[in-house]
Amino acid sequence: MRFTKTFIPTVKEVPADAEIPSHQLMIRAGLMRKIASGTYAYLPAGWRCLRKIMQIVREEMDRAGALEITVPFVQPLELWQRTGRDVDYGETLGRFVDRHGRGNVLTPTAEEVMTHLAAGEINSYKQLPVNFYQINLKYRDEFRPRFGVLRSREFIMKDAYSFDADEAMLERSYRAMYNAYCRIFRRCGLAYVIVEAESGEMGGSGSHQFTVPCESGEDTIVYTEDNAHAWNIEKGPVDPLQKQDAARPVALVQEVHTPKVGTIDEVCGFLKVQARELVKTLVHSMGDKVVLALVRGDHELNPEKLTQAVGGAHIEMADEATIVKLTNAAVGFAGPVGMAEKVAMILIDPAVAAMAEAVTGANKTDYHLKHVVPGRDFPTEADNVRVVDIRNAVEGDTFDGKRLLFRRGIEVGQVFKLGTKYSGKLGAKFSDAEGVEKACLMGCYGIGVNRILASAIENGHDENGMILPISIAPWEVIIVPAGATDDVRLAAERLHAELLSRGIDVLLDDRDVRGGVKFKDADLLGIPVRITVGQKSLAEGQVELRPRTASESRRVGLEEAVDETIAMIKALKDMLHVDAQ
RNA sequence: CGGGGUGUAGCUCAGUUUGGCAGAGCGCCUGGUUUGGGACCAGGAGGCCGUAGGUUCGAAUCCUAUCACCCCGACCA
Repeated sequence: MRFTKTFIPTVKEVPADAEIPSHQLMIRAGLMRKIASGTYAYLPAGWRCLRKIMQIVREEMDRAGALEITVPFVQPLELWQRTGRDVDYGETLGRFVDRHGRGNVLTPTAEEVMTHLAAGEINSYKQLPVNFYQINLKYRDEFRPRFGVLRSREFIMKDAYSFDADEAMLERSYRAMYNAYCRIFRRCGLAYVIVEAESGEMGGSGSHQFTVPCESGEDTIVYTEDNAHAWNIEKGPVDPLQKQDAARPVALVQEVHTPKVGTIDEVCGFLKVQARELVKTLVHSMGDKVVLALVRGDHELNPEKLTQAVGGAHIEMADEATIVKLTNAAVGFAGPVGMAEKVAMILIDPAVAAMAEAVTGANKTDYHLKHVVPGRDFPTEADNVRVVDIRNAVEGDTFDGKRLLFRRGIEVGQVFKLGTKYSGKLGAKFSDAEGVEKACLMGCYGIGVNRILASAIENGHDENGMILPISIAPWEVIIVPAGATDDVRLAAERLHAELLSRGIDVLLDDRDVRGGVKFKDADLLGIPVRITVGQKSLAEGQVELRPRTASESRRVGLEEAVDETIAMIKALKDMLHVDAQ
């Protein structure tokens, strides 16, 4: 490929609306341009990167026995209503009504359609297992797209759905995907971490996330100090805190006047106490039922753990009217005392149960209670009261006695066991060997194609530009003729032609610009190998070879240049090699 | 959706406080000199100052509304 025949509009200035390195560099290197918030046009170089990633994904999915198909981007709303996910997804689900008045959704994921498809086609255990996948566009109406393609409204996702007859078969399908993902991310050159994840409302029984550690990531990974275990913060367990012994007998509950003091910070300031001495009473709605969640003032509720604690039901923060009706007080003054009879359920975090005494809301506007003792002043155990881990791990927590550490990461893939959540609702059933009809056991497996590129750049760049793994770089080699003589031009042309004929993905920078411009763009584009054809070295029958990661180039004879280049490419590829297994 | 910010040339931004000819750098076009790390000289093109309304002799600048984009927060296969 010739630079003058393709289209790579690089820019010197850092775009004003790009904050993180991958976003800035993808614009600067001419990989893509923004069209609207969270939507991007990919230009030739960027699209080449994505195509290479998709090809790796495709090869490994095929190798694992999954079958590539494609299902509609526009899907009937009715299917989503049947699983209830039109409600669960809420505003994030893009929808439109067509001219016939039919409801449609822009697919953010395809469990419904894939399961619906399987329901019509799969009848017998003899057809199982089967795993369908597709690589195509997804849409989510994100409340806040950001970080370039890390959180965009449109993105390319590989999504796969397995259908199995029993647990053992599902486990095999799951393992096959898990292994395929390891191979895919390794081949893409990503330093990934596998974390145990929460499957939340997906209704699963097992899930792993493939995460690339990096500062710009939106997910938090928790891991033990010995690196033996890692979790998404949504799932990260914590050891229960030790029950605090009261220094002296705790006084009886005392009501204190706290005018207009509704938030944790305000209460701390007003009563001169630490946040850790407070209990937050978070009122939730689960359908038409009210559920209280109690966490310590300095802790954060973990919505995923809460969902698990209520058996996977849809649960959300209650609106103001519900809170006022329940507590007879303004928002900010809810407390657990006397609530057990008034709500469907109270879930108490172990850290709260361990408190010797606490400050809580008084269920009375402008009043709080001091000296509230869990177990004495409100029950910690009853038919509808339970102590259960519902908070995020924080600095200082341990698991299994080991200190927990935290880092941020980008989720590039996730594998779920779904069980029968969708197959049950959408009728994906089969007859087993005994003629008994059963719902298929399902798994689903996603990979964010754009995120692979972005996370590779986040962890692969320097002050000059991107440093891409050779498997996903737009080209493997760039030839830079430095010098305006015919000799230089002809030597570069010859190298270009020879490398092409040897099947190498090569870009010849044939632009009529100064050498400096070409060097800058070659670095910016992150092409792994650069051949410089210069006047002086050429006069000595040599060209220069330099990997993007090296600061110095190496001279090689013109005649050996092609073989040396191919050897360098092979060495770079070998670093990403996975065994044939 | 709440809080904050920004909309002026293709890009990055001055100019807005205190109303008075539309600006700079980069990029682009032409010619020349250059040619190994984003060259130089000369000339040139390019803007309904986000949009709509208002105030005023006069509005990029003041007022009102509206839209877009960015950041922080609440959310998320």
